[in-house]
Amino acid sequence: MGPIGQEILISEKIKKMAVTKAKDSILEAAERLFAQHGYSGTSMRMVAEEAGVAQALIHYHCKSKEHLYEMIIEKRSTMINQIRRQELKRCFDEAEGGVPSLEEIMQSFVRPAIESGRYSWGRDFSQILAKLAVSDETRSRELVHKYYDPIAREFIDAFKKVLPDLSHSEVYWGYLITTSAVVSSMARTGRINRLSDGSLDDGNNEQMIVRLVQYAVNGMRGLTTL
Amino acid sequence: MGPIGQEILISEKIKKMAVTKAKDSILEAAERLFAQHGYSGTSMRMVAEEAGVAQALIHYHCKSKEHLYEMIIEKRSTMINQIRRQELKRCFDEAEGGVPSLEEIMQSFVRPAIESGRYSWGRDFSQILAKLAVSDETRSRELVHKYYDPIAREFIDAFKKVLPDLSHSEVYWGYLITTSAVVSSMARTGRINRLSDGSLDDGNNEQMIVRLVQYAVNGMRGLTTL
DNA sequence: GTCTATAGTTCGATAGAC
DNA sequence: GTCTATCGAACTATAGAC
Repeated sequence: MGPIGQEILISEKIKKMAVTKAKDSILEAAERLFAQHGYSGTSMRMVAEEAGVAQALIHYHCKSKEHLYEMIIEKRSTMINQIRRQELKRCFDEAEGGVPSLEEIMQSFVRPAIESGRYSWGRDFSQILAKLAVSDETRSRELVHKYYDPIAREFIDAFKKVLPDLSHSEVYWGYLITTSAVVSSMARTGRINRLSDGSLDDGNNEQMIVRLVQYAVNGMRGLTTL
Repeated sequence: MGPIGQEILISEKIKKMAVTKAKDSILEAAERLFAQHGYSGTSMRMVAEEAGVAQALIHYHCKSKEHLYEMIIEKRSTMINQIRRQELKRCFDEAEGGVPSLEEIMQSFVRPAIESGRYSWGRDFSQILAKLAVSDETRSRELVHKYYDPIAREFIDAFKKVLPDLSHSEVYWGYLITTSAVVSSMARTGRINRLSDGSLDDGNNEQMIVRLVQYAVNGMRGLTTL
């Protein structure tokens, strides 16, 4: 293969890199902006400017504003829930036929979400998710249903197994209150920093995980009517 | 006083009623729309149409979109936090120099918020508040600081008194996780209805209060490092 | 206090050149 | 795959009649 062939191969590699780079920078820019200003508060113009591309390019790569939003939800929820799923499986595998502890399961649920805060995309997505979770518009509900109800059912089943004393109702309420606490805490609005006069920091992932797990484990156990 | 005088008095009463009615219907319409579509997703045109008034009238009564939003936050936060304050005081009064139970204090915090869901304004405002609480835009933080940090400090002080074994850090994290759970649950997105195949209902205020209080009391107690 | 009319922006989306 | 240019609609806010 001569130098011309190499030229073509290299230029195609560069071309593909550029493609990926444009689409990725759009997704990253949109993630930052949706996090800060919400869905309605973010315009395609803002995304285009932040990504450093023409407005029309967003429509080419991402079809519409709504689809761009869903692409982000799909990408990140898949990443985090896949790890949750692995960790959950590991809990049960290591129990070798027995039952893992509630704390282990809670760790599988909480840690992957909070630890994503080590990356800026994780902090951004946390705020997108927090806003999504409390919205009851039809489209928001559909996204939660599509991307979060499956993992919810898996953890609800796990909680039922390790908390056999809890009633049907108690397990569901327990799960819902737990997610509410976790997702809302993930938003990191700096309120604990302000209230504690700077002595605490909601950017401290490890502390947040420890507190959330401890609180949630005891909160769920406490739901028993016994 | 003759009939003319009476005429004037009556027409002034009607005038004042009309004034109040227009402003109130604007506030009520805005509350419904902000709840459903969020701040950015709601336009002054939508509010005008929902309230049945001209667009310009909103600016006359409420100055700007931002100020209209704050008027709602101020009105409702004052209503609910006043009741919380009374209930908290009652707990300590009834303890007669002693210390009330953690459950009593938690009831003072949770019940006024959840019970507002008996009214449609309460359900609407819950969703406004849930969105506000997870937003970290400067203006949202300012509103939370102005209307919710004072009551937060009062409850944090109360929690410190009834949970003397908890460290500084544990009390703050406990309060923050509790508010996160309560505010996010209040949003009532119908998710528990969906996940439980309709056997549970997040519109059931009494059940939500019982579960939240039970979960939060045990969650906070569980934070002790002992 | 309430209206109509509209100024001045900004929006999402697309057409068409390259 | 990326751009410029632009359409048509929707936005916040105000001016001015009544």
